[in-house]
Amino acid sequence: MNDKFLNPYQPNEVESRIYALWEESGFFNPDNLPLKEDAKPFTIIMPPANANGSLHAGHGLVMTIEDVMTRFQRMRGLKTLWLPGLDHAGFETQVVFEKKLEKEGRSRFGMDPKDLYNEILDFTLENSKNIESQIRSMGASADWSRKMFTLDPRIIEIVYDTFKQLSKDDLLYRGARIVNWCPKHRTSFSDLEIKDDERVDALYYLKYGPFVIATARPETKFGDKYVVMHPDDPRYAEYKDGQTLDLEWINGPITATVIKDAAIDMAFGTGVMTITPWHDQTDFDIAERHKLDKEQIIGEDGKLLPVAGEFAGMKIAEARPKIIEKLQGKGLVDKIDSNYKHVVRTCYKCGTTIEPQIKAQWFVRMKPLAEKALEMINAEKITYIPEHYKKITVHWLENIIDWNISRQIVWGIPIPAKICDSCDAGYVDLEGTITKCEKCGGTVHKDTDTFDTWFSSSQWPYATLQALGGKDFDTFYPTDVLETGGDIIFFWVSRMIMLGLYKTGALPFKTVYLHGLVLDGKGQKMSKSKGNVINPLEYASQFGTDALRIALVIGNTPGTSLALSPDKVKGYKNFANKVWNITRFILENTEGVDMHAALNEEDTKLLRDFDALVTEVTDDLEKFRFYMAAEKIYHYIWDTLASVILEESKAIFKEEDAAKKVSRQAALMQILYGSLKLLHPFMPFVTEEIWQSLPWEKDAEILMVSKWPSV
RNA sequence: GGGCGAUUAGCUCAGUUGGUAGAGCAGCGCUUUUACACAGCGAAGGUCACAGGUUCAAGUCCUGUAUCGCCCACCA
Repeated sequence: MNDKFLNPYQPNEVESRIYALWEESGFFNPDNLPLKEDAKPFTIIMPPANANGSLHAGHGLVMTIEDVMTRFQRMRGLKTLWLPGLDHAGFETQVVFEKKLEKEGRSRFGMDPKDLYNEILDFTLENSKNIESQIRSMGASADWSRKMFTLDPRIIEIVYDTFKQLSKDDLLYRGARIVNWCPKHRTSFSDLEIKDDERVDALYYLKYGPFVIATARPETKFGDKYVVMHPDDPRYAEYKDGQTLDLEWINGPITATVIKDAAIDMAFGTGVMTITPWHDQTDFDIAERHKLDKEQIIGEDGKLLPVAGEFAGMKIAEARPKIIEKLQGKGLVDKIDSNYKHVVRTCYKCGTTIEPQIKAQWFVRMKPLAEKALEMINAEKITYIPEHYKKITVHWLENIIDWNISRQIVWGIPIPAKICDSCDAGYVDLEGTITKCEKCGGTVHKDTDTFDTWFSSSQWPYATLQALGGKDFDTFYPTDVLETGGDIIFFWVSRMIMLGLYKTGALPFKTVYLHGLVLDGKGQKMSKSKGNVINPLEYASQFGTDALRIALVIGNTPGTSLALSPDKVKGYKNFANKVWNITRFILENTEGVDMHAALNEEDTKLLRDFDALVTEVTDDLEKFRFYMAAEKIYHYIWDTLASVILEESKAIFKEEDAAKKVSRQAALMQILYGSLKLLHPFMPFVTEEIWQSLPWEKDAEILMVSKWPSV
């Protein structure tokens, strides 16, 4: 027996050596697997990890679950590809980089965009080594030879092609619409990237001619020249649509026009409001309906424009009290309700209040895409685990709105389009051949915006496989499982379905498996401010990667969150050691024995029990019940193999009955042999290390590519 | 306002088509018996949120209530 079994299992000593063994074997790459020509493929595309980030607990879960599926299917003889990817993570990375610039006393505003891009690229590529090695350390059996980066020129080419095709199919338009603008980051966001923040502010009741209007935002009111009320409001029946009134306003006399619109809530405030179409969605809609003028009041930097007169150049927070002061001086403040509860939309990254602005942006018409997706989902062509995500998705798809894919950041894929200098019309221009505006004949410039990161990542399953060339797309697409966090069901999963269908005619994956959040040991959400963020790699180095992996799987049902405590991981460290010592006992007691020796009735029954376990575990794994599969193996090994079979065996080995002894020895060998296989997807390191030390006849040199037990 | 989920042992959670409650961890008692003290053995611990209903039988199905959480939409 190998002397190393005399000591407890030491994961730190084993893991990097074993990972190198796997990697050198080449078997992460499906092309190297010893398979028949017609072997069925199994494909998982790894959600591209932020190239700039560090492995967090959520990644730990992704890497574990996807690796469990990958290892299981590989052992079953499928042509198994787990394709790893790194994400440039557009806005996310740029924010990190901006903080770095800030520390250096620099700012991205004023930098040459090309220089900035290149600096961020270097920064990202440098940092990407970190996340990649962390993914490896989790034991991920991904095919690194096929690793893809979201800014790979081959990917960009495919993304451009989609952009062009959308334009051709009339699914793309450029429109001046209200966008969610963050004055700090100076970019727009999709509605999904906005956080609601409940606040208590003052609601100001201002005298506007004969009316009193209520507003929480007096600073937007400079240009308000339309006063709107509900057509059926009896209080204002005397005022007619289109009627004009002269009145005194913040910076002097103005002429206001009465507008009647049913969007007004008669019960709110006084039932009258003035509108600011440039900075509010509802107001914008009213202005569009009645073809009203729109005027910008607040600049992209969040400061008031010259229309504000003496307040021009001030930030909102600074201007608001001064404006109220002035209005009070003019006797235009009716009353102030200082206890007004409302929801303010903020930037999910910096918390800055979103300042809606009208900007010309590229939009994708989502309805036609969503309809196709709904057809497929309703026809059960795609399986959601857990099932209720299907409902959530259907609901979202049925109420979908157009998708703004323009972002005013440099770190991303540049939008291949020309914009008219005079009328702001846009033209898709992949070849760079457009030199003047078709509408007005004006000169054009290259669009300086980039794509929303999700626009490219929503094409990831087919884009990666197409970009790799050769037979990869034909072999591995559609993929089998898409596994990710439930929090990006709209951002990513649903859009992948729509774009995948659009571009390839096929669903990009057959099953969507959504895991929940990983919480701390007390079941609380991890956050930097609470200081309860778990670094999974610390647990891995303390208790072993295998222990961390199985701790992430057991007790983790899809879609529900998982509390991860050090005690739990520690418990599975003990389990790894248990397996280690079971091996020691069996090796000590079976030297020179043929594991295929004939079994007596009693031992045959032991093997039949084991077969029953194989059947159940295989079934659970096929049905994505990883937590059950892992728990069953755990209990079998500890409570049956160790506590019952091994204990009985001690007595048998002391007896004189040689035949009985040999039968039991062979049975133990077979059970251990099979148990290592069953446990391998969950705890790959310790099982492989043991496999490598077994002096027996094996069906493969490397456990990772040995055959999954069959009954 | 709309939607979705959760509520089971001190903690974290299982419980797959309804058949008199399970695990891990923590805690308690005992045992250093030659695979393992990263262990073994033993005991303890729950009116399965609450109220109704269906059923021979309900943690499991139905209705309602409460509490917690998440998502979407939104009124100046």
